Amino acid sequence: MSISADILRGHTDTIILAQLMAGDSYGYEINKSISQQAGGAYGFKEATLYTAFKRLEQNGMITSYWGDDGPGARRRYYAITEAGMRQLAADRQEWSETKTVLDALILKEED
Amino acid sequence: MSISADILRGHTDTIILAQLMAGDSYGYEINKSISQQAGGAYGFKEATLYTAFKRLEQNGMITSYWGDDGPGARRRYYAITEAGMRQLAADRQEWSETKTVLDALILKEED
DNA sequence: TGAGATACCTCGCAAGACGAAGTACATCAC
DNA sequence: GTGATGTACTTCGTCTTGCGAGGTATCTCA
Repeated sequence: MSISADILRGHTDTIILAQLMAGDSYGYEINKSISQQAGGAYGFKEATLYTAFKRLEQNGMITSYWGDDGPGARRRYYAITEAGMRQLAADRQEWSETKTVLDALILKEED
Repeated sequence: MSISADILRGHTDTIILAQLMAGDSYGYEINKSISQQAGGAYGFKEATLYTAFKRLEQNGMITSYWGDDGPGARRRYYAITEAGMRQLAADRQEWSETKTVLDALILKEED
């Protein structure tokens, strides 16, 4: 069972920021981590993921650097910034409010 | 405090269907009702609302008819269909799952 | 040597939200 | 009687986001 794209729209950046709070990471790993935490119910498409990284970096929410270490293909690591942390805090607050409002509107009296 | 547009994206149709479960209604009234239930935290913009009605009607989720009664401008009433009710049930289910998944991803450990 | 996993990137389209602008009718204050 | 205000609906065009499709490069293992 997967969740439709439009429902997740707008949460993409928040989810990535939340992942980066656990420490620097790179695209592929972040995505695997998300899928795992979502119980396989959800995962970003690559295009979505890299579009989001670009957007977040342009907005100063994250910074990136090339990791030279590991085996396999080169990895671009991302780190959350101060601004990113502030944004995440705000997003979490908004998510809580959204839940309250949508529960009232969608589940109302559950006919 | 208002909720950003993209967060609500994809819930528009569901919210309207949920409102129509309480009985036939028309655009302006539905919107006022939604704002009220959301504690003023949220309301559709008119363009969003009418775009949604059109989409829902095209998809067979609702039907519409002109009401001739009341004073003031003419009103187009909407009624939810059988298909609309089934859709609403599915949407409600999806919303519950979405909450679980997003709580795990966004609120994770709440650093 | 070639299949498969890891890893990243870009282009262009589709869908949804909505700002802006417009139409029409009723009521109420002045 | 006229102008403001509220009710009520509609359409157009723009912006943002998600993502399908396609592409590149490296490493491992059979």
